[in-house]
Amino acid sequence: MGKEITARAQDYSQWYLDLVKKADLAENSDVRGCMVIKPYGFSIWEKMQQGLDKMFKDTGHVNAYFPLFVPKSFLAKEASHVEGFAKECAIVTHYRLKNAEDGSGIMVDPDAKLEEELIVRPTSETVIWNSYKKWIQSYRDLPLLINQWANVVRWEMRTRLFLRTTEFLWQEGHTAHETAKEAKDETLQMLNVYADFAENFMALPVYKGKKTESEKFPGAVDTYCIEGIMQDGKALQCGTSHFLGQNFAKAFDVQFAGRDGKLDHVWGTSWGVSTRLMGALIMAHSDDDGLIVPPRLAPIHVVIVPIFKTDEEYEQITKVANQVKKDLQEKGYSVKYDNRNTHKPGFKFAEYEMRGVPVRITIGPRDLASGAVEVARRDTKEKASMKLEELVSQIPVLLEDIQKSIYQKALAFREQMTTHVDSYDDFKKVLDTKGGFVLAHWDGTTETETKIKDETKATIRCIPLEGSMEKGKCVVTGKPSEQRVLFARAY
RNA sequence: CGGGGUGUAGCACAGCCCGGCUAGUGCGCUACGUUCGGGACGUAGAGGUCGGAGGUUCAAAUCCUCUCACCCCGACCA
Repeated sequence: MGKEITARAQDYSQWYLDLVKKADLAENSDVRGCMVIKPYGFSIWEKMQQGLDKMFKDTGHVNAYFPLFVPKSFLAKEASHVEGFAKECAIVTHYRLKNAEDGSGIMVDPDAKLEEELIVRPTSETVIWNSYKKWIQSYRDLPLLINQWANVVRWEMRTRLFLRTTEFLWQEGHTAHETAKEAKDETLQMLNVYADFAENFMALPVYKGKKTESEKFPGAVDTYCIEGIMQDGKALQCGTSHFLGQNFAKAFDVQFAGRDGKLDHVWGTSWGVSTRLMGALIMAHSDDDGLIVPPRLAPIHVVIVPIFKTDEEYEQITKVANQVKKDLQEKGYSVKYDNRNTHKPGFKFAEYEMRGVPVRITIGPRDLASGAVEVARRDTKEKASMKLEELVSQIPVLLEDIQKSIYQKALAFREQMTTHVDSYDDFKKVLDTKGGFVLAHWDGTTETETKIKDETKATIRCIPLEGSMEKGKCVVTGKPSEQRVLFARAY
């Protein structure tokens, strides 16, 4: 009672909000535009961090931490960068409060005005390149491969939990290299890391591609991205990787002595994913009963629910449950035995389904008698009977199967929702009736891109790096096109 | 920044137009009992300066003025 969520078919965005709340992932804070990530939601984010962090380390990166505050003068050094972020910066102007003279509370002390205002970082390129200037003198100092886990602030007008909040959590990698090629390779390497993560951990197939001139990161030479599709047919950018050229090196005068003894500016990259991935995870897989979490990101892999009436039954069941729990934990799985006596089994079933726990084991008197238990999988809601002695060997197999099956379902959906079109009429028709990704030819101009965006609300999500590269004619102007590009209405 | 809306118990809301006894309902919460293989039920409780300030009135959640806050819809963004 009172736990149901709005059906997807009825109101997708309400479904999303209900789910975030009922699955206990996050809630709106009284601080405008900011969210409170609740323990269960945060534990999923931690699993994401762990997976990504290992992949960063495995590719030679190290973690560090740079300041939250960016002096205004830093931000101003790279022209297109400052222009891109100027409209959404939070600014610290004072450093002290005092009691109001009329007794009405506290006020900003006008005498404590900062000499130079500090910007709360919307991203850290400038602060980091300011350090790199001091750290890099020679080609021997390169490459510099650093990542940081941090919060950033972008003063958005409209926010949605996880998808767009004023403050969000992310990681940002910032690297410096000796040659353009090395930096470009790094950019693509990290793009591939993100794509692997999305597919193997999040079970979310993504398209990899390059952003158009108008969609790229302010300050970058090239921006690459991974794009996923949500169940309502809208696209979501899930990660970006930028080739910065020498833009920040020049802005911050970061030069190194090369092997030939000559000075040159270093080549940079930056790349990031954020708590927006939580939004992607939710919208890609979940259903009207709640969250569906792929096992590799699930904070709890298996929940055991006891069913009992008497104390004797409870004791017998608990003995078995604790053994199962111990055995599975020894194999590296996270298991919860929910022995609360304050909630009924049916309530617990619904609760763990809402939270997307991949596997539920139910143990009751009947099971003790038969030596088998009921095992239910969250993704398909199928139930099966499994012999007690087989649990330890079969649960891992089941979890692996769930991981794959969630991915396969998402992949099939994406394939079904990716449409090739060859005329502007079809383009509009597909967007209005079916949605999803549209692969169409485009003449490569910003004018055409803008026209399409104004008329259809669809944007070029990316110029795909893979897939058929056949030439054709722009669906709007008929001018020649080198390859199809990926359009969609997006979050 | 434009347009629309809402502030009443922890949450969701009714009451307001047409002022009048002790401000209600559902969920949640507490206690006890019966329940327990798909979101239990009964009984008894706790919980409110009706967003704030001022005004009209014998009397204001309700009418008037001001103010604050938040939410939703449009142009920008991970």
